[in-house]
Amino acid sequence: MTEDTEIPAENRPEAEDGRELAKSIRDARQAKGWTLEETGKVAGIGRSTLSKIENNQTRPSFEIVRRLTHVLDMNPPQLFMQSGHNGISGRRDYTLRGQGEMRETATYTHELLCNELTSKHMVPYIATIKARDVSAYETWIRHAGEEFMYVISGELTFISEHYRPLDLKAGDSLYYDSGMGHGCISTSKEDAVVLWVSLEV
Amino acid sequence: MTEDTEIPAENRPEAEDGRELAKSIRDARQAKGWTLEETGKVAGIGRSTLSKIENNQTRPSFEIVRRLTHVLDMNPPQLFMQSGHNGISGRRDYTLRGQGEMRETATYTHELLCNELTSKHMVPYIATIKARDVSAYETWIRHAGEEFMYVISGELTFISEHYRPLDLKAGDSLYYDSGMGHGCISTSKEDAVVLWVSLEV
DNA sequence: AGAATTTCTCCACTATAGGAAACAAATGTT
DNA sequence: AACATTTGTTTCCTATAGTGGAGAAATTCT
Repeated sequence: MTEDTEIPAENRPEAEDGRELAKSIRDARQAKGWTLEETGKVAGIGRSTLSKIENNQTRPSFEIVRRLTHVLDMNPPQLFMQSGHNGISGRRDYTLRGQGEMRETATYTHELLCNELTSKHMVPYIATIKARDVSAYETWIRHAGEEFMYVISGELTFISEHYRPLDLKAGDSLYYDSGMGHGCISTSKEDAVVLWVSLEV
Repeated sequence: MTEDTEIPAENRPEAEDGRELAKSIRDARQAKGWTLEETGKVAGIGRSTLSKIENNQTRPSFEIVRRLTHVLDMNPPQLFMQSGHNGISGRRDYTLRGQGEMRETATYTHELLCNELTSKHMVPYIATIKARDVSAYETWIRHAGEEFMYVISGELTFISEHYRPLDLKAGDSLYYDSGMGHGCISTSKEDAVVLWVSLEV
């Protein structure tokens, strides 16, 4: 970088005004039902100092904030979060267990994971293959791209156009070109649960 | 709690002397190859102030530290805790449980899955994050691309640059832009096992 | 309701954080 | 080697962080 770089004031990190920090601390303290006095004693700081911090009338030292986060069981990273970020992309999408978009038939369950994000390239989903059933019928499944699969539970046999069948059980994983005809057969008495991540090319 | 609680000095959070903070900041700055002057300009603080902070001759305000962590891509929670470790590379095809290429340290285990295939785009691996530990160090993990993660067992908190921390447990999944600074903290008593699938762009 | 008590805010003071500039050390150049 | 330049440290000063105590505002208790 050049030595005469000068960042416009409003884009500098100093834009943060500290109200968020103040509120977090007050909320955390009150959540514990503690008074300024008590909290101060435990953290080793004065009650007046804490009062000013919570009212955003001071710019506390890092050390003071560190003690408070410890004593109040606070989540530090949260304090560093910028409310109005710009630049770098930050997309994220998460799915709690069993909350994904479902698709199911008598023999097969398909739960899409993380499908709120529009511009993602991989498609993750969890499939449950009913005991003694197949995920492919008379024809091979075949689609341009690559797939990764991880067996969460149960046992199954992966069959494909160019290789011998592979017996997989919980903990095993497989990566293959999905343009190669393939399919799965559940081989045990229990249902097989598989995590797939598909990538189209 | 009673109002006359008095914590022995050596047990109080103030025991922290700040050397750790000083070193983290100097390390992060030097890792970027920046000078005090440059860093100060970008963060909006003076080079003398930064010098004093790095030499632990001052007790910087929280706001100053916040700006520094931001411009130096540092991982804030690290400043409140302790520990450390590293990254990945490789390929394959079909992996039986526990047969992948391993990489491990005292606090983190990393098993590459399916790494025989040369021309694959996704990189799947399983990581075990030891109880109460972190997968990220003083800086955010950040690399061009996208990542999908699925929690196999245990509990952890996913922290990232632009969002609030997410608490995840077995069965939960997450998809994110890996260009966004991120990291994980194992939050339960048991180790957390996570399946990751990474896609570079 | 008013009194007693607890909890917080405001003031006055001291210690120190943070910045500008002088200084020193290291590095590059001729 | 001497000079120039760049990077880090120290000094000095001002603004303010942090504190104890006084006062205000709630809160609780007769």
